[in-house]
Amino acid sequence: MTGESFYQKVYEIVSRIPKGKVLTYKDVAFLAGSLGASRAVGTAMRRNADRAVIPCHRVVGTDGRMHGYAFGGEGAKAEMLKKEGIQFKGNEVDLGVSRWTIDVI
DNA sequence: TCCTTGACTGGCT
DNA sequence: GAGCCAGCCAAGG
Repeated sequence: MTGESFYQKVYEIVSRIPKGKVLTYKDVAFLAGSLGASRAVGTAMRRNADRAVIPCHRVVGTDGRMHGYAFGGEGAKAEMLKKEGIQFKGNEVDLGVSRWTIDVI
């Protein structure tokens, strides 16, 4: 796509995350072309108007924490991840098992 | 055009 | 080991 914004790149990347896998805000920022823009990724997720297409709940912090979720809170986010088969370590996502390894982006 | 906001991260105490 | 502070990036008003 030409002239796509940072947000558009973020949405495209997040929409490719397979069920049962997660990415970190840092990873998404890097893949979107701006390592360090993790906060901007969070902003993009919060402003995401179509969570049916953009699985924003599959994006977590580097330590596996939720940090937030605009559609029901962190608890709802965790529940959705658990239903998808994401492995948890206490209240945090076990990135060692459920972190998505990008093959083709 | 500038300032503020935000679902972050890394380092320090 | 946990909590606090400062820095970085992009978008909106």
